[in-house]
Amino acid sequence: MEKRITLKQIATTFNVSIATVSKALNDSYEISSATKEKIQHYAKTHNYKTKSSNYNLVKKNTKTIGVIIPNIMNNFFAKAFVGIENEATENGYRLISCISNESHQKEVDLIELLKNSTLDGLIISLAEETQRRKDFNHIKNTINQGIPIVMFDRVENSIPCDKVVVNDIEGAFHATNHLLKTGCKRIALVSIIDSLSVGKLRVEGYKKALIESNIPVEEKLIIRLGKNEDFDTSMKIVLADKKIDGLLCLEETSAVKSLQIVKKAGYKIPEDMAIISFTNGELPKYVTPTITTISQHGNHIGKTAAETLIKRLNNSNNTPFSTRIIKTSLIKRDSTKN
Amino acid sequence: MEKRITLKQIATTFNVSIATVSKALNDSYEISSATKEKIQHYAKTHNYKTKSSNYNLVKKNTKTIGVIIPNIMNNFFAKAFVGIENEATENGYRLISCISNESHQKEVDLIELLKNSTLDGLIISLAEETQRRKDFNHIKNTINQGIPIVMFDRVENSIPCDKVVVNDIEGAFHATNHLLKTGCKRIALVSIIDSLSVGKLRVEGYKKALIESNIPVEEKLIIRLGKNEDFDTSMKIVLADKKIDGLLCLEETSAVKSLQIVKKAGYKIPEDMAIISFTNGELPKYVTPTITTISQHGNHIGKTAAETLIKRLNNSNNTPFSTRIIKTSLIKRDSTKN
DNA sequence: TTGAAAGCGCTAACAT
DNA sequence: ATGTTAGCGCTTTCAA
Repeated sequence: MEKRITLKQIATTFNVSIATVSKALNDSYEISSATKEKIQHYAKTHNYKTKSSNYNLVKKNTKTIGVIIPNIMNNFFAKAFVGIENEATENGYRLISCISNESHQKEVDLIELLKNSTLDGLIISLAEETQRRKDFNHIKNTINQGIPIVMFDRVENSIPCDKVVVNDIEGAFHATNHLLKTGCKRIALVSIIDSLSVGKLRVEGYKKALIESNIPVEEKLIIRLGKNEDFDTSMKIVLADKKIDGLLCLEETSAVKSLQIVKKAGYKIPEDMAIISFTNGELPKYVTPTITTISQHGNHIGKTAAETLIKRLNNSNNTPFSTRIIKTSLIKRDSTKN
Repeated sequence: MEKRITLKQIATTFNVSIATVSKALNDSYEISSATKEKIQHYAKTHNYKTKSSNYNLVKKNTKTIGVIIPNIMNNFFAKAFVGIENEATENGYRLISCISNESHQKEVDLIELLKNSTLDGLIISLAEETQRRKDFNHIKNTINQGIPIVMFDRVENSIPCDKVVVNDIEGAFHATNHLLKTGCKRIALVSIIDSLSVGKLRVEGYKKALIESNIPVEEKLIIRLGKNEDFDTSMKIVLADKKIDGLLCLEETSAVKSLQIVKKAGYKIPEDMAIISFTNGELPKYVTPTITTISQHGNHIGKTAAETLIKRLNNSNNTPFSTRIIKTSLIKRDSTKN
């Protein structure tokens, strides 16, 4: 088992031309089956592998998809990544995966790096900072350079490309309605992701549900916290309003933290305080009490994103851009009443 | 912002040869600074990027590292991945990352795929199935083909390559001792990873601690569970032994599950039953009570693995293979006595 | 200081 | 059925 062998070496071995070997290995009709057989057999036993990087030169597609994800420690993105990975591998695509770590600059650099290697397409969920700064030049440039992009979850609508999202408005709407239906009178919303598109949409859904039930929206019940604010203190201030009996948390970290604070404050859950959270990860399943969550089906989103990209790569025809919307579902657990 | 431009196009623009452009962009001493300047400026404004895939052809290194991880939903591997990602990006390396999903076949396929693209080196943690079947031909072949490999966490000692591991024996040893010191008399071990190298080592550490304290090792207290066995039932059978007052869980999933079962059975934690678990992820921090864990410093392991590989890639000299051992630390929480 | 030309490994159009 | 050749984008020797 030595260094990789080349067409040239095989050609020399059999005293034929490189072209013959190339054709033989590609099972061309032009080559006699005798020749094909011996060459293919030789190639196999000598573990010949075509160097896919050369594909770029002559053919155009590299069977490589770039993936940029904001944060792999986030359960939703981890699931989405697994979905992308499965779908890509199944279709013979290789992934170059990177983590933007929520940083705009890193995202810009990564895209440069990725374009530098040659990829057929890109799957991305935007960094928090990118959505906050609304600076999408790196994305637009990439599209202008003819690299198809699929954005998922954290998307920017003004950019012309395929998108896969969850119906965040509807998810929050349903969750809020569920709280109302099960007896909550005064529901607060906890968001540490208000800079994100999905954060804003979820707030919309919350408001929509209240309005439809003729409950006035009170801005002070919408708790928007930045990274640097003290979560515990802020929550305690909010909970001074003893009438609050429901909490809609926009992701799981703030949900489990809120749960702890609420428990410590002596509330009974779900009787005194009901909680629903976005992100159906592991945490909500194992805390006490278990938390009712809105599942965004990360795996399925990832799969769909990869599917969409691969479809576009295969039909090089210019089908119009699509936005696939994945339905959320409510996973009922012990933090809400029946 | 159009399609990527080539050396050829720049050459045509300035009526010089491709070679001149190439040299100018590489800051060659052969080119006049005037020429260099205008070409470099033009390249910059037109966003010229060298196609790294061509690097393979002429130069040998591609600045690409392959990463194969068994399961990204596992907190430890997610952390390790982040560590690898940071270190690689910092050093200008690109990652091609794949998930073996604990499958031997997938691991074999991925390695093929990776070798097919051209990479400088590979970082891998072995799939469960690979360790169970002890089939390492794909790894050995890769090494024989001259691709440096760094294995981390789940390593195979018989393979000659760099390795980064945690001191699993010592980690389990310390944890067991901590349980003993805080009053536990009869400690059971819960492993759902007995097919893994790390699982076996942790059992060793547990036994070592017992022996040093003159406590007989009882095999029936070592609970080895496969994927298909019913965890709850098995645990309940074990807990029929009412004298058990300590639990050493070899990873966090079984720890939180055990915790729930123990709580339901009416034990007081940590008074009636103390628990320590490997894997310092999010779960142990948020369950009730919080679980004392052994941190394997995933991030640092990943960083070290990448560091080790990059160092080897840079010094093409054949330094002997190293095994870096990262120390574990005990994070004390509420599931153990003081 | 610049350029011509070979070549990296491969494919594809065009001979033979 | 097989070979010749050009060329993908780039680097690198060698020549001018």
